[in-house]
Amino acid sequence: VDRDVWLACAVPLSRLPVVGAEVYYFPHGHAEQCPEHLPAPLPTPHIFPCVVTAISLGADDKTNEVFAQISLKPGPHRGPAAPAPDADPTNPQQQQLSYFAKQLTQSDANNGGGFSVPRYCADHIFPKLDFEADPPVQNLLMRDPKAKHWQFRHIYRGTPRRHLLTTGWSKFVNAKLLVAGDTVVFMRRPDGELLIGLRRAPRYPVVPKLDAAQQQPPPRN
Amino acid sequence: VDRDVWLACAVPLSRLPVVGAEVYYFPHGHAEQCPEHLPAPLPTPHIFPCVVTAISLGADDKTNEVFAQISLKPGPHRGPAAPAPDADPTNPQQQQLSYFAKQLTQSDANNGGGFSVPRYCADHIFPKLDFEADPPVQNLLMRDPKAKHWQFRHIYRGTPRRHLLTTGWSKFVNAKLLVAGDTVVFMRRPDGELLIGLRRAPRYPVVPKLDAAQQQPPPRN
DNA sequence: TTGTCGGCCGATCGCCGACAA
DNA sequence: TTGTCGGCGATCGGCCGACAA
Repeated sequence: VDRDVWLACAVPLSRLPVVGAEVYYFPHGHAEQCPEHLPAPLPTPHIFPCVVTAISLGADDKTNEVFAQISLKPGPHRGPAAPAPDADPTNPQQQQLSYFAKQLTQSDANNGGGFSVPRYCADHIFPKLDFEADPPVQNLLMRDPKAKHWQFRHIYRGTPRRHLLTTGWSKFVNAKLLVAGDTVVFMRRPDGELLIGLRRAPRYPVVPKLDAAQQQPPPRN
Repeated sequence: VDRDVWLACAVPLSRLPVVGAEVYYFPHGHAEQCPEHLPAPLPTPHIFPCVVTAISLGADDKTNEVFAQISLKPGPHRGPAAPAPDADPTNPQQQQLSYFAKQLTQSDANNGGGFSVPRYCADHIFPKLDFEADPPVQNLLMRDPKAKHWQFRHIYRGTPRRHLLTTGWSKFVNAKLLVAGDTVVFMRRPDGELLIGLRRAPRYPVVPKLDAAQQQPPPRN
């Protein structure tokens, strides 16, 4: 996966260290992301100084959720004299990728198969619509991190007028198993190519399924 | 998987050797069943004398297709004096399981979600319908080799009258990924419990997918 | 006896503007 | 500006008898 695409899809707080960086391994944070990987009673002390030995960026084959595999070698740090990896301006291309992220509402994920496009995204990421047409409409072709292509109908309609993705959207939602709370990321490359990525919302620990007889009916609103 | 259920679901030509039996390993036959397991140029000679060291019967977790894992030890046979394993009458219970197998037609697999029940199967495997009712109808509950239960609506209707499985059938077809040519096996235990199994039709070698632009439109009839 | 077909009805999907937050 | 809703038309799934092989 391209580094700039990966960064756009990763949660905003994510920062990638560089190989050789001196970091602290923090088991509690690891367990929060991957509860199934670690035993429940976490060891003490709770942080371990480590050196990053390798990084590989990837995306899940089925869901396209991006992840980073960061290899660590435990060992004492050489001290604060080491260069600060975050200050390293190694990635000028990152500036070139403009993107917009939106957390899916209930309506985006469940209802009628449409997606409300925020104005900023339509104006700054998507190609301009022909507003002479009635209604203004175009088809958008986007590539996901695994190079699979998705087509969406982008229309500007309704009273008051708003941008929507209609045909093609629900297919994407179902294929990626998206739910309200997940986030989609629309990206535009300098050459105009559109990309689509996603950030999976944190999933709560899986609870064992109840028998049908024990299940509560869904709350009525 | 129970031996009798396995035998009912296996293709009629299948016979299971017993441990210790002296058999011939025939690479060409192995390649026909599992084309991906063996290298293309098959070795000569084409048969190898072996002794069966272990047998385990199983069913695929997703599709329920039954298979047998037969461990072989290459080595010369001790000669024709060894007992003929097929003559060994070790399985009186097998007589107790009555079953009926039907290869799926196009209509069974594709159309309107129904299944034409051959008369023999309705008469000898399924519970008797109440022909006083109009129409005669009942729900059948069946267990597959992985102990999952499936319910089917069994109705006797149409002109001329015939037995059909309707509601529940297409769910089964989709879940098991059945296509025309596959075979379903209905079984009745002595205690009356109904079982359902399947035999997957031989699949032809997978050809690489063509690009959309190269694909032929489906033939019109 | 049973495989295939067209009819048809109900459920679901998904596009739409209305309206309010 | 945009989230949610009800309406509603199109599509699809699937039950039906007709008919012929």
